Amino acid sequence: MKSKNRKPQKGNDLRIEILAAAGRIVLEQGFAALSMRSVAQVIGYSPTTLYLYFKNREAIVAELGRLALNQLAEELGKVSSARPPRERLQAYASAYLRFSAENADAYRLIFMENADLADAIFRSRAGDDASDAGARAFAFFIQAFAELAATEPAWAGHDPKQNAEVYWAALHGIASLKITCGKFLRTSAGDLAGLTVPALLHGLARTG
Amino acid sequence: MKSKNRKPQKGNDLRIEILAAAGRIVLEQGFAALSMRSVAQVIGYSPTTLYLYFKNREAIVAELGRLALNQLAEELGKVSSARPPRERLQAYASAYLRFSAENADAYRLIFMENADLADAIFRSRAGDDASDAGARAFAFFIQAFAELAATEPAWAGHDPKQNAEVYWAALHGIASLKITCGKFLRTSAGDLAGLTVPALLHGLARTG
DNA sequence: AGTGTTAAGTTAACGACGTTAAGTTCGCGC
DNA sequence: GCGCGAACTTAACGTCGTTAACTTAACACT
Repeated sequence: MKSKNRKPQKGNDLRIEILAAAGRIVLEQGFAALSMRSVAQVIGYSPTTLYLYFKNREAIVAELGRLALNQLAEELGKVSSARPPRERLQAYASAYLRFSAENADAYRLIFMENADLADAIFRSRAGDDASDAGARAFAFFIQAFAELAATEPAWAGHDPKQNAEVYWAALHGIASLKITCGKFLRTSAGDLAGLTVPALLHGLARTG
Repeated sequence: MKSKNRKPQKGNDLRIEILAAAGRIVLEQGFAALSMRSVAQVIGYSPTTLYLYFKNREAIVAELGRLALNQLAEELGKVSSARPPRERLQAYASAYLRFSAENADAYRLIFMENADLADAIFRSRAGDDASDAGARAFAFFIQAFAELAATEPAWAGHDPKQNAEVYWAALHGIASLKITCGKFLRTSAGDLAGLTVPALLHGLARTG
């Protein structure tokens, strides 16, 4: 039997099944193909069933964004914090750009859609233990600049948080421009980062 | 009489009227409100009339993008090319970020939507005299870096086009991050540019 | 055993969207 | 006066997100 009678199963895994199906659709067919109806069809339920587990479409999208943001934070976390801060910021850049290239749809979703969605993604979910992935990811950058300020005299007076924002904006520029306007960039993301990051680190130190 | 009988007028200005209405809708109510039906209602025609002047919705959006890109190129052109290149690159940054902040919807449309749209926008329209605004705008950056390479020994071996891409990516990072994640940035766009641009100019020269 | 109650999903529908096909009306050349 | 083509409309199709109302199954309690 195909067991089409798997009716009552809330609290179990239907919510996760929805997210998995949504993620697979985005991965395989892009964001335009992600509709309530398409997800419902994949998991074999009625479209309205999704509303029992998510408030609306945007809630699903936001949850997908949170998962992806967690993944980004995890990737950044793999960089050994024992390495010297300069080297670490280079490694963060590589990891960041690799993530944005391999998960372009997810990256776009998190950082390039409307501000409300970014808000919903960054705002951690209620009972989530792996919450606040945005702050967690950004903290890596801040920490590196803080170490720089603590150990190198040229960085003494600097605000690590501000430097981290400058650094993040530069990385995001490369990542997002490659996604939307990659056709018009002769230089690869890796080369752009290889030019930008050392230049920033050198130039910011001097600026005082 | 209200003159509801202004029927035949193709070739005249209905195309422009459509673009004007579309632009006003985007400006006043954002991009989500821009639909064939809403534009049609504003200009007092049937929705299907729009298809006599534009292939589809995306063609209207692309044309809006081209107009905005022209405006950006014009803003950059206002910066006096007599000023020394360093100073000019600072001025370009200010103009670029001012444009992106004041025309956030348009900026998003040009540089932050899907690659196909960016393609359609950058690809100049057939008989348009003010075409290729993208290349025109980017040429300002290249020119400044070329002058830098020609006059300052530290910049001698550099590829102006590559430097321009690095510079553009950095600016775009600040502009786009402010639009989508502005809430999470403590530093203003102006301050970010004030830190990034000098640091880049100083750091890139050293890198050789 | 019978009877509520509630959880889990469904069907049907609404209004909005982009878009197409078929029709209409107008003005001009002959 | 007639045809013709340009300019525009009406009607419709299929899609979308979302809501309201309905069904069905499982369990608690007397």
